[in-house]
Amino acid sequence: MPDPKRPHSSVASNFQADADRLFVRSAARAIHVLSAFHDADGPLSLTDIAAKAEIDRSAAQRLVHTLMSLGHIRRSADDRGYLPGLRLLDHTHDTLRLDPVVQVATPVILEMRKSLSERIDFSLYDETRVIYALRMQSKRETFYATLVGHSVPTFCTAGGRATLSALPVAEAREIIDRFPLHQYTSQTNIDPDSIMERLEKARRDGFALVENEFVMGEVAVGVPILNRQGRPLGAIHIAGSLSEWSVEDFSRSTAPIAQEAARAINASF
Amino acid sequence: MPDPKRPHSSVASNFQADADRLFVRSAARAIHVLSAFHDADGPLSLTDIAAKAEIDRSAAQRLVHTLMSLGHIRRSADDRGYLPGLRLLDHTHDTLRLDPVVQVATPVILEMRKSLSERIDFSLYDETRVIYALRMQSKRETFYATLVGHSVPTFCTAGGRATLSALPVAEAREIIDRFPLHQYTSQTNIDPDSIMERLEKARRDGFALVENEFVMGEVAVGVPILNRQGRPLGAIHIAGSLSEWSVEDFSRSTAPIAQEAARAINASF
DNA sequence: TACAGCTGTATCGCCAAGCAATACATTTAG
DNA sequence: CTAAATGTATTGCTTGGCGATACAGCTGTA
Repeated sequence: MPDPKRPHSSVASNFQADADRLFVRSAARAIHVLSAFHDADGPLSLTDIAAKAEIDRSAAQRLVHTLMSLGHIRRSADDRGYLPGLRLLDHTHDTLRLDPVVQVATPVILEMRKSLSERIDFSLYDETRVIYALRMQSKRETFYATLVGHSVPTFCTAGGRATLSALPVAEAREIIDRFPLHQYTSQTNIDPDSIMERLEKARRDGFALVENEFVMGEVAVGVPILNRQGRPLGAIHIAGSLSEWSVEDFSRSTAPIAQEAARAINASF
Repeated sequence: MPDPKRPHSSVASNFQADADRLFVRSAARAIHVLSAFHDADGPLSLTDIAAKAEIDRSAAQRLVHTLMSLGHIRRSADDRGYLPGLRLLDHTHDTLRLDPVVQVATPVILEMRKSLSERIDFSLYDETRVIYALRMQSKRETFYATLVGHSVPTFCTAGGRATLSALPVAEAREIIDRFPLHQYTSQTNIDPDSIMERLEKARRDGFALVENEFVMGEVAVGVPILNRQGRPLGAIHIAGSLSEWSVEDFSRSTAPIAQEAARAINASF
């Protein structure tokens, strides 16, 4: 019986189909609290967290209290608001070191560095995006180009296109249609049909080539990592500056190296 | 009234002082489930997770179910056991990008790379350990030397000693006494008094120098990052191979660069 | 081929853990 | 000086989480 005295009970019960007897709401809420920082650009107050996690201030208080006692949230240095806690980085380490693809990709990528001075990244496939797992910087990079965990859209990046090109056409199309095709630069290709053509080309070439579509002035080559069934697990990508390279020179001198590395990794899956 | 029918209720109620009315047990248990992977060396079964998180199989089932639906746990590729999920890397990204020290350290470290070809790391201070947050590889590295989130003891590493040297003596001593001083190599210094002397030297020199104590054949220089109150927030460290460098040459050519970088960062706090 | 011991999955009734509401002392913003 | 934030603390109600238990599907082994 719905109780009119409880104004919140009518409202969405924090995601998840109601009749999931195994779903632990408090656990999910704790994660939502941590995820509140996904669209933050600085410390969050309890009220901010409550709003972003879609819970009331009481719940936020309890959850933040709990997470803080576990080191997964901390107070900001100036004692205004909360920030993600350092213990979260322990999970990072687990995620990376236990990932079979990262395990075999690491030494291969490390080896690549010897023959290449451009930025080399390895990222993991997550449908509409790829997530940076290993990063090897070149000389000048930006802040975000150095952080692990950064994710970028599949539809307009070299690593993303590489993974999409390994999917059945229908599936790639579904992902492109699902994701909001934001115009990141003036040259971002946001036409689904045209993107599909680029995927077809990438499939033929064995690598994806993207210029100016996500970051202006950047050219990148991406090669997918596949399991035995041919499904994409991640991608190796190499990024260079258009002020130093012509597109042709860049792809000619980097694509074969990336492809060879990918072959070495694919052999394990 | 204690109920003898509930065998688990007598036992430690999943950490945390009982009379903490704000503590949300299910939330903490969810975190414990994720932390179960800290001492795993491969996929874990439900039973494994239950054991490591110190909960029963039912709780593990529910929590894993919940975390899996949120992408924080996934099935392993061969469908045997569970692994940390990719969504955890989103929290990594938040932790790093929202950390004020990482924000200002990143460009400085990037800049350092131009004048140095050795491995440069930036790590965050967490009392008995420092956690790698930014990593710039040199040529040959090992698997663990490339992963973000990896943590190493403060007592026997360059970054760790650097941070300890910035603490009041009593506090540094307390941390050293608290942490189990494991003999990582034949040359690891596990004598508290002797370590304290090394800290004193690091304080005078303005940098910590460690050779062969954590990884054989490695020499490293560490410099602390401090806030306005002089408390350590993290450290910059540079590691080199003893097969290429004498200890003196290494410290002479790297320490000043690290110190200058640290000064640039410290100015912001 | 049966069996023992694993997996992961599913169900259920009980009750205390988690809940929302509320109050409040401080600090910040206007 | 007020108004609206901040974080903190308490309480009584009730539903969400709990542990126990059962089971189907593998895997290896005797």
